[in-house]
Amino acid sequence: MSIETSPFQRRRPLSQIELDVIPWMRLLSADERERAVEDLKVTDAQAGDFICRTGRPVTYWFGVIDGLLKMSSDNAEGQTMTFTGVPPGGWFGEGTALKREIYRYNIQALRKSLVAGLHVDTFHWLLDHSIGFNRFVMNQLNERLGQFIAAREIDRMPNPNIRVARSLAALFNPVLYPGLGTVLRITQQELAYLVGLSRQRVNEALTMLTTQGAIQVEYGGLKVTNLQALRTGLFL
DNA sequence: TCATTAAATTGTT
DNA sequence: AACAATTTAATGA
Repeated sequence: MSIETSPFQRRRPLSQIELDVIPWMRLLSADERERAVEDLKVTDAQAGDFICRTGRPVTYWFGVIDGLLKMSSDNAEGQTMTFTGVPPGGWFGEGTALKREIYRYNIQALRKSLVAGLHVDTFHWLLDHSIGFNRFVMNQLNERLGQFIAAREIDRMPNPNIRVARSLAALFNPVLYPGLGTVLRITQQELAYLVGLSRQRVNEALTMLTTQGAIQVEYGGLKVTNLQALRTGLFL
């Protein structure tokens, strides 16, 4: 089922648990929250599904309730560059939603995910009424800018271990993805797609990061024990 | 609820 | 890219 052809046709209210994943919800007043919840829609995305594509007009501001998405962009040479992954609690598209432009990147589900959408009109209404929401979006834009710059740097890193470490550190950005604890559900295959390396190489890097005490690998996920080490990459 | 089976994920070559 | 070992999810009694 493609999302772009029938966006959010299956509409249902979000459960309280799902609402708790949305970081900006607590910043709203009662009436603002009511309006937001009223408009929020969720949809399932299968692995490989595109949530939005470059060039499409913006209709929704998206957030991840559950699962994992990949944010990528196609450059002039036709190569695909992955900017970052989007874990639960992450929201994106605010830049284009603000200006009501077209999407500048692709968002693809790495695995079966639950994606929430807020219509641009409601997005703008919240901007006009809630200071807390404005602060959230501003923060979001600022952090995203930093992430894009970091993504370019990561892309030029010759050392695979450092690339994996930095990419992981980006995923654990506490500003963009609050609520995300120290554990992240991500398979080594998904991480490989994200970083642009083979799964074997990612596995090797993870093993190395484990011996450095930066992470602990689990079945179907990993736990970060030293985020600072991942960021700085002072190992090796 | 438990035991069995299938599927997914990991670690290694 | 392929393999076996391990973990989780699904199934059905």
